[in-house]
Amino acid sequence: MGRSPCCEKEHTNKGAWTKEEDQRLINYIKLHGEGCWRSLPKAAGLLRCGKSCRLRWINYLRPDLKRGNFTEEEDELIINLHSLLGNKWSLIASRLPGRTDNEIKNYWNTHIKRKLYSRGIDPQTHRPLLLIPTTNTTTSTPPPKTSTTTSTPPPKTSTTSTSPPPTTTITSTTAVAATSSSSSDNQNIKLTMLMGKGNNNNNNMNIMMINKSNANAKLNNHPHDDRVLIESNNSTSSATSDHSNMSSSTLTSSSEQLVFSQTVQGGLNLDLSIGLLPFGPTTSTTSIKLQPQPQIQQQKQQIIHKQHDHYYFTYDHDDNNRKLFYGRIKNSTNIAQSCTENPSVLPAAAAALSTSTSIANSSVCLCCRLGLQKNQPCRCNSMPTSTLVTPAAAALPTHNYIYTYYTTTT
DNA sequence: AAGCATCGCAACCGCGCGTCA
DNA sequence: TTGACGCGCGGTTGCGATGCT
Repeated sequence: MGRSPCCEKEHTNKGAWTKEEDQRLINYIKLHGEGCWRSLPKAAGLLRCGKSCRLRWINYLRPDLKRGNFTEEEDELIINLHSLLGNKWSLIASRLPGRTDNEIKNYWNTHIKRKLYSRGIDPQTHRPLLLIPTTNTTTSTPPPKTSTTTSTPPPKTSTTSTSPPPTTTITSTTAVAATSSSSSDNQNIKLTMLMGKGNNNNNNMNIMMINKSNANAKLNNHPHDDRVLIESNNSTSSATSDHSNMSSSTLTSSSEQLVFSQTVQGGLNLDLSIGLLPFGPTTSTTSIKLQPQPQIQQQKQQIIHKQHDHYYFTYDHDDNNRKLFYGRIKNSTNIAQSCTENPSVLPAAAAALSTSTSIANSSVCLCCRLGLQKNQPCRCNSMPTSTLVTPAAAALPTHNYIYTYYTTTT
């Protein structure tokens, strides 16, 4: 049961507004002000419905509207606001003088989504693209669509060779990218994830389990990927902000899937901690028993040796106006040089990366989809060993992105 | 140069929500 | 409680601009 139409459609014009119609609307609102949209068309002598008049005024005719392209600053502001507010376009628009919600919505769908994908960031979750699409998700977020009937592939950038295609985001579940280890299958890996965002939303953690064939295919298609993805079919497996509640359910799987349970029986212990900024080193733990598939382990070992290029994204946080950069690192020891070798990298990124502290404090390696390990470089060896990531640095309020730290213990 | 495909944006549509009489 | 109304949102459409062959 819908609402009654706002006007009689047979007596209204549709489509593009003429200059005369615009002028009539402007003149009327100048005289009488906004409001009473239902009665406005008749009073103004317009053959339009009130809703159309309102949209035309708000989105196009208002004198305080700012026309023209969005600036980089506006781009980043929209991205940040969207990470805080979601698709609340009117709220976002209220923070951008002269921009309308419709304008921002269109701009988001046509430009920023693509921009974020090119950075390896999911535009819905504002997290690094971690997940492999699965076929049985019910709340998936499709990649950005254009006006054409076919879905748009991820934008082409110089870094897409390691960026997965726009991935299916599973609401209320989080992906855990567990890096492979060069040690034996039975090695205990303590995986500590510290995920920080500048808001209190989206703080769940998802575990994604993929079947073995998918894992193999993924690893084959993305040789830089050094990870095992764990998929959970239990959508309630989420962590709360107090780091305390992981689902106690046992994550079972078919013979084609990696098998996990939360029983601590040696094997792979994953310490998973979700933190909101500001956060400290306090973590809670959930141990998951992994029965690794030797075939996958062996394949990953081979993949490690094939890694040559490393991708990262980082923030320039020398000032309060953080800017996100991404780039490619070829050399594990000379970051700035490697950065400038790649013409696709923004010049400012080279400056941002010229100091190890920038990287140490805020980089996430896109090879492994993991952040820099505390006191150790990323496992892909794309960072010099001298770089450090400390919880104190991660807790800086100027950081507004995901951190993932991992350590290995024996 | 012409035809076609694609892209970007303005505008529209249907619906839900909150407010108020 | 109900309906009118304003507002906002997600999705879609139509069309001009642009790029490609």
